[in-house]
Amino acid sequence: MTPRARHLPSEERRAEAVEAVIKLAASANPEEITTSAIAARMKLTQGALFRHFPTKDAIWLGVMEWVSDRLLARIDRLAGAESDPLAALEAMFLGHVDFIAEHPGVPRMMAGQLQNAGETPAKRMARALVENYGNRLRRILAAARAEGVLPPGLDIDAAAALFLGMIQGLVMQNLIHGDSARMRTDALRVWVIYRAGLLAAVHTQEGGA
Amino acid sequence: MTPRARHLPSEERRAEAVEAVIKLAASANPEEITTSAIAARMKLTQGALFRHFPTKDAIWLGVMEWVSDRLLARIDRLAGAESDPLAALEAMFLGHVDFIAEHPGVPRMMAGQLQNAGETPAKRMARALVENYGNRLRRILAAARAEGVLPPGLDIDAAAALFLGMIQGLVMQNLIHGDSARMRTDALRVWVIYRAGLLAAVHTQEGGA
DNA sequence: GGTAAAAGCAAGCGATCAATTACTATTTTG
DNA sequence: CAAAATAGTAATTGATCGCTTGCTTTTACC
Repeated sequence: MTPRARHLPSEERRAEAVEAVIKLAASANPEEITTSAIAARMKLTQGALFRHFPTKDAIWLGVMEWVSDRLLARIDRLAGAESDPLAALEAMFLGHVDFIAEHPGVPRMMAGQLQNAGETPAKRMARALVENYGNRLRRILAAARAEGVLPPGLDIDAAAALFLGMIQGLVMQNLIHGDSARMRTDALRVWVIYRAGLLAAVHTQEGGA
Repeated sequence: MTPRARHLPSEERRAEAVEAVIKLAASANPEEITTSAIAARMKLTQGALFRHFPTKDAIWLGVMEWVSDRLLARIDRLAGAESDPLAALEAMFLGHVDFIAEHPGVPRMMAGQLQNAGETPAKRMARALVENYGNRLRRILAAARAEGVLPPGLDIDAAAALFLGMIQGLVMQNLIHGDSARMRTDALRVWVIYRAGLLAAVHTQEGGA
């Protein structure tokens, strides 16, 4: 009568655990995701988790790797499909927003990792993701400026920071309204202003105080 | 020989506790701020804290009230001192950035409260702060549009969302670089782009699908 | 100046969590 | 097919946390 649960190889269980964390983070504070909760969602006992991960932070590291791989792959694919750098930037932006809409827990997890006190591997991975993302942004922005699509005096670093902030703002709105569907239309509306800012930016460089 | 610590009235202790939390949050994950840590910073025993607060969330509520009062008062003062609505907006923005630079733990605490699962009083207060802040933003933006300082078709809600995102982005940059002094110069650079976006925004409203 | 209220300490309770242990069940493999 | 390796369970450990309790010290007040 007992269902006699199958034993799965460790690698599959690790993937399951990562997926479980992503799903759990969609509706719970990441700090409150316990090993028991992860195990329960995998239909395992809590102790069994530690057959596949040496420590809880190793699970978080796996999660951050998952996020990094998927997000960077997606934005690279979307940006690569556009020839116009501004269109590439917009595709990156909307792709990122979609990614967050599909996995609402991701920004929460990222923030949670980044503000952890110690220097855990998972935190390093999160920081690396932000840096890689920023590098891609700056590369495209610089290309657009070089092509003359964006004004020559455009402050690339500030533009990249604002790009990331735009996403952060949408996440916060989403956190308050809880309406995930609304995020995409909001994204388009915010993009209009951001785009105009890039194109019209007056360059402090030359007109300083 | 014993220093014979003075007994302070409850009200002062409550203020001390709030201050202790703000200070602690500057260098620690808010979730890790235990009642023991708060008490230690006040040079009290952990149990004594509960003479002044019925529960830990009451402490958080006090902290969120502190933040709400101080932040709103500051931006109201700064915005009120300007006659030009765009200058008022910039003053609000820089004032907010300064506030965060003075109290680096504040955004972390806000985010932490907002993503808490339950419906605690402290969470309600945090949400109310964001709403009040947004209302002020939209009011000034609408006034600027009415005065003709900003284009008539400007998307007020999107502009307000981007304003908040701009701050979130700076916070995230600060979280990664850890350089609090740099935040203000970054803020000015980002503001240039945002301002240009407001002034130049093409209005989707009329050109819609 | 004596007394009650307020504020403090020290200790500990119950709950929770990550990680371990001892043992059993299932796969893999020579 | 037997034996080793792998994956699982159930129970437990040690640490930590929010909060309470019993008792002492300080402050406020008539």
